[in-house]
Amino acid sequence: MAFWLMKSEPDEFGWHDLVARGAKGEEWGGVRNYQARNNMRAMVVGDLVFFYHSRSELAVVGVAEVIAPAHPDSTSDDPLWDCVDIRAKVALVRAVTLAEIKDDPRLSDMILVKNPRLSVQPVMPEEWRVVCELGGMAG
DNA sequence: GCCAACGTTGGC
DNA sequence: GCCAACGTTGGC
Repeated sequence: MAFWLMKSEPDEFGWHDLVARGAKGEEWGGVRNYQARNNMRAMVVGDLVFFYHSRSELAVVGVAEVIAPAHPDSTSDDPLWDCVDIRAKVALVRAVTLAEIKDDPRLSDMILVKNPRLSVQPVMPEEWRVVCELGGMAG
């Protein structure tokens, strides 16, 4: 099983929106970036995803789960774009802010820090563990 | 709201 | 195939 991080602007589609979708989850359509798409193509059902709020909140707020492997993005006619479906799994006990992540030397290699513009990115197992720990989770 | 950084596009 | 110009993203 692999770990990932996906971003969303909470004003557009936030954690509570994903929670509201329940077990049916949400098709993560609309991504038009090759790296992000390739990351989604590499996902398998059961992979875990940090859900990150960008721009207005800047924090990892919850853990989501991949519930459907990459398939054609229904928001595009172009076969170039695929996406996965995810559902909310559990909210972090406390949100882990970008500032905290930047402050923690164990997380200095996170793509979130190095390339903040990539909207779907892999997370190393050790990084996953540390962020869970900061978020009050067993990990 | 600003602007730096990044990815994409298109002219050459 | 290079690179300047452009649009978008996202931290501040």
